Amino acid sequence: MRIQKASLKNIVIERIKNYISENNLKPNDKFLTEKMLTEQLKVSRTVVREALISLQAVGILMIKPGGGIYIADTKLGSIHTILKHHYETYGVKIRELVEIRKILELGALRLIIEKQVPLDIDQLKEINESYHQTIKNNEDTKKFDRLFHQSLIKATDNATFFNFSEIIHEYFSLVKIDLIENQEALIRSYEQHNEIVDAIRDNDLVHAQKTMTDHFEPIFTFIKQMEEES
Amino acid sequence: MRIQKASLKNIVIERIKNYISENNLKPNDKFLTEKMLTEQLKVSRTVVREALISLQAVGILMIKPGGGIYIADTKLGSIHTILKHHYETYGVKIRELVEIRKILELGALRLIIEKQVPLDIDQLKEINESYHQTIKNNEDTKKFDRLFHQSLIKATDNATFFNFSEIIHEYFSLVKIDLIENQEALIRSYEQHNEIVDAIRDNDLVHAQKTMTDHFEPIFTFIKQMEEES
DNA sequence: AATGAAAATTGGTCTGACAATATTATAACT
DNA sequence: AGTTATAATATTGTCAGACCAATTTTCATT
Repeated sequence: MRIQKASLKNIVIERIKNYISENNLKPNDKFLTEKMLTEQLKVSRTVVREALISLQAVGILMIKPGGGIYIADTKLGSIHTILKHHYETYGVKIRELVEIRKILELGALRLIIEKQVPLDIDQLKEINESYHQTIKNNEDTKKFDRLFHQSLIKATDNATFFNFSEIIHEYFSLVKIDLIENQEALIRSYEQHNEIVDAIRDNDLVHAQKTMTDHFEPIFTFIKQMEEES
Repeated sequence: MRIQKASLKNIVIERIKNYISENNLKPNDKFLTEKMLTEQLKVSRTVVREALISLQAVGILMIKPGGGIYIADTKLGSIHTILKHHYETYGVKIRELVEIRKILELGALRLIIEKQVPLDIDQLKEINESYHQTIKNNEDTKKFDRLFHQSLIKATDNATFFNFSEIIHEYFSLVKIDLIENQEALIRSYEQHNEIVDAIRDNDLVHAQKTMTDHFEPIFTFIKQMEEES
């Protein structure tokens, strides 16, 4: 592997990143204009623009045509582009993503119980009741199902873990999967949610993880079936 | 939120991504040249270049000065750029990263044992012996420690899991942490590695996970100490 | 056939101009 | 004075052409 000689553009990128760091600029802060940068860095507008565009692409800056340049408030926004491309290029196996999700959710349960984080049991129950409603009304159930699992992860009091999980979830949602979900299976899913919440309330990690494992079982069965067919 | 009118640059970006998809281009494949793109898309070189630079920034293309443009060989590596910036801007708590690492490694052990993946026990032992050597010789121990944990994750037969774990690991390595590592503690670490390998060989998940938990304990103690001081 | 110099190709940087969009200043009106 | 419509200005987007730097290709020489 050859060491890439630093192009002017890359130097400017580094200087801009440092500038942001040193001046402690925060999301939505106004940044310098192209003109100011060309003058201060003494490079052509071309180079400045290319550096700015790179930084916009990775979600560090936000360029408003005619209105200036701002620090982006990226909540993983640009990561989506990368995941999508990665998925389309390498074709990730669903099984791999489900395995990861299971690991994360089992881990979340352990964190919640071991750390004894303050947890709003009622809120979880409430979300699950909404889930129950959509099931009974034959509406789209995904929203509340996801909200329930999101809330569990969020309860771990670990923002990085939450962000990371969201990335995985985002990735997972790229994969089209037609899991047959009859009413019966959904009701069972609802009951498992409740069982998990109860286990958390009782500080019963083993039970919580066992139920979560059961909760994941149908999708693994489905995947195994799919893999056998192909 | 206003819907951003598509700039020429963004249109070109979309068309290039589609082109890659449709022609099923794979990493390291040669892509079109700037000249070809300007002619075929009938836009200025400026626009083409800015689009290409955006796609390079997110790890979709790789531009070789003088040598052409290629499909990038990205293993989610460009996510690292984003996380790094995120870390430098918002600051991440070490505790959060260590918690995630623990979750991932406990999860890896479960995957390995539950799936009964073919596993080269001897190789793991060998790596750990090299680790032992560096400890005894007072050399830098990090390399083989990391290699050991990497090998565990790799053994799960889940490439996506491995890629994401690597991202966390890289993220973690950004954080400077001065864990006091005396010879005694390192030897204990070495022994735990061996114990984990033996537990895997014996399909003893509980023991493996218990040992791994112990393995993480010193760093949690250290972090707690640090948090109390500040 | 192997080598090495010359030519052509390709991406990097510069300059200057005009267009499209957003912001600011000004003028007109109530 | 305050509001609103309009004009002026500032800022980013796109274009064209030129030259530089790195790489690849061509081809004459050995």
